[in-house]
Amino acid sequence: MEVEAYAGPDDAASHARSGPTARNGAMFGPPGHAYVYRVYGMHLCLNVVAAPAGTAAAVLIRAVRPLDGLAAMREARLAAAPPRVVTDPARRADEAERLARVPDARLAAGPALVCAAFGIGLAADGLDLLDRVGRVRLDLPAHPVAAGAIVAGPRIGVAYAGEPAVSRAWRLGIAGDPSLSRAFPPAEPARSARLPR
DNA sequence: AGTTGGATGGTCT
DNA sequence: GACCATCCAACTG
Repeated sequence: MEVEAYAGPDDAASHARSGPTARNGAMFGPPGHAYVYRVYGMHLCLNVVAAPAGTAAAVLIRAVRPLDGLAAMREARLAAAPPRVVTDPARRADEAERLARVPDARLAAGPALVCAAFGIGLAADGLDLLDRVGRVRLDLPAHPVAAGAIVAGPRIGVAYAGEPAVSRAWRLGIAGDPSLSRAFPPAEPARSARLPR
């Protein structure tokens, strides 16, 4: 599991930085609802709105460790491939073969892969994730994650936002999780450890 | 192990 | 018209 926090107008890396628009509207809606957006013209990302309606904050779901429904996830990944791949039988077969080699733990190891593996589309934008009978929903974990098992680091892909947004350690993950989108940078070494001998 | 470039199109300046 | 909260294959070393 891996997430990133995005705030409101005071966070230059946040989609909410310039106020509400057609795209980010859900971010200004009620908490616990989904904010789904398209990036790079082809991928989708899922957020959980995390601030009262009228204000903006959200948590980007960057990676998930698959526990069940692995076959359904592989099917959803294939269905989420670009149209020309899904349509063309040869390319589709190639993609299915490639997906068969993807380890279970890597099926949702990235923000766009989360949407692909769970079959989440733009239709999910604004949905109430706390609705117990919703098609996409959040549940409480079977075992809570110990605070000591959580690692933090800078957010990915927000260099354009400049400081202080770039350096905020608002990317959180479970240490040692095989499903992280990528490794966390090593913790800053203690000052004494960097002194010359 | 790390870097580079292509795919691809909505969104905002 | 430039810019992306990305992913993957193809390179370099």
